[in-house]
Amino acid sequence: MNSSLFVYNSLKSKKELFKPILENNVGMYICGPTVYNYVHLGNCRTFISFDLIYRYLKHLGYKVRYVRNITDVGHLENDEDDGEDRIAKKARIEKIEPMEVVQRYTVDFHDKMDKFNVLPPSIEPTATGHIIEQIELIKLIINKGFAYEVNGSVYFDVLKFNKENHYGKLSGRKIEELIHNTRSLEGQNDKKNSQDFALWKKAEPKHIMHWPSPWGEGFPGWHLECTAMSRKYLGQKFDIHGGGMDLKFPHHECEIAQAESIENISPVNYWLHANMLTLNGKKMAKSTGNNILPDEMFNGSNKLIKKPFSPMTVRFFMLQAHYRSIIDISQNALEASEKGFNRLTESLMTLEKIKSSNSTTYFNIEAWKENCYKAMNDDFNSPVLIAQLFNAAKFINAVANSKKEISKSDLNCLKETFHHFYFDVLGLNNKTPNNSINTIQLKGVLDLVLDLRKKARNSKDFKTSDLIRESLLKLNVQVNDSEERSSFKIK
RNA sequence: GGCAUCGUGGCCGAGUGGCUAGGCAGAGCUCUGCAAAAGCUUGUACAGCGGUUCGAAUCCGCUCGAUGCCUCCA
Repeated sequence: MNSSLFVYNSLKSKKELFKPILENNVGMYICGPTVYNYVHLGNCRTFISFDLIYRYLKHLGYKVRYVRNITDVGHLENDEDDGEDRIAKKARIEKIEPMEVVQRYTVDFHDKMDKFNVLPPSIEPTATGHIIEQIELIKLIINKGFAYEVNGSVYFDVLKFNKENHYGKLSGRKIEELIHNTRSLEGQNDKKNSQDFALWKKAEPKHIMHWPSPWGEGFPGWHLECTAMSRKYLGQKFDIHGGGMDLKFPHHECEIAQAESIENISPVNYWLHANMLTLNGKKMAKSTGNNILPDEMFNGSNKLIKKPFSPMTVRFFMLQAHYRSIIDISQNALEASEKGFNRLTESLMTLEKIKSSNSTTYFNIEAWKENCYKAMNDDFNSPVLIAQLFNAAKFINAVANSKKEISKSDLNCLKETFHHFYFDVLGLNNKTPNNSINTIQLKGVLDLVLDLRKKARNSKDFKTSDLIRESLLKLNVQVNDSEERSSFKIK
């Protein structure tokens, strides 16, 4: 499919035609999680958003190198000198090794990504695995004169950088305003200016994680790892850099400054930012406690929801909003999505059963297919794509009810396109677990019960037939009566 | 306080100068012993006030409100 994909570039604040540096190849870097705690639903939304983008780029035929890091060191509680590394803090509190913290929450992260059917990235580098690269980068920046060493730590000189470059171009900030508006600091740190950020931090005696460097024992700064790893795997300049909206400033701004201080090349062509998931109208964040964990969603153990929701329902719910919009999670919204998702999935199964005719009536398959691509080509507009799938579902049902007809070639096209978008692009699937009951036996028993119910109905013993029906419903088995015979569906 | 984004029907959520978004709920219908399930049909809208325009939910201005960032956050 010859498509013109438009993406919203945060750097330019507008949609732009997507043109990769190397034809048919895409280099994409997404800021991954800091593994100091269980991944919450808000984190998941970001990775589901970029999963959609990754999947669609692949669907269009691009060879994508997707790099998503794991931050396992360097992420401080705050930017002051007494700021403690998040991983080290957790390790201290739980009296375990920092790498045990990292391992536990990395495993959790991967498990959740798998449950949400998020594809693994091509490369998933860790910050601790790239200490040497980060030290080399700091040396380069010092040599260029944009970083200075104080007391075993190295800081990036933002004011100096800003003399010939624009620090703030991504987030739309002006350095003068930053200076005036930065909240007052106690001034007990080593920085020349409060806007400066750490490239390397001296390890205090209490700090568990540290590595040797030309400036003494320490650990790398958070902003630096992404620059080091993106350069290593994608080069000085690559196509897409993404992350959560909240990383725009200062994290991504600092990344730009680091890269540009080295060779004055804008490191990224397209900056993409996924918006927040809110809970009770507020941003979900580990630090404030306003969050909900995926597992609480799946087993309904959080008091904010009345019933469990499957990972695919939650994924579908998220994809029904555009990735650049804020979405607020709520019981009502999830229930609506769940029902809609089930209906869409039903129509997918109906699609497998319908028979073709000589011609197609009242539905232009080619135009529909084009609309699906049009939606996704417009900055990955998954809600509009889903609306298109619902339009197709309506048509599929009409064909199944013999109200409309479809030609053989159109049926093939409809099936292929529907499958591509449902499974490959939206990444929906329906792996319903089989609760360890032998389904063949279960089906046999249920068929027998329905047989007995039919006998009761034939002899007008509705008391018995209704009892069977209601008892089965209590077990989440839905009896569907039709003219020919009754069938069942496990809810 | 500064910067930014946003305010769409009962709920969620697209769109963005004239052309049905879609989902859920509600209502009606089909089917049925009665239901359920399923399918079909369907109403209600663009925060407020001005302005630009033949025409604005869409552009501009102001007001009000919400959120995000400015300190770590996906």
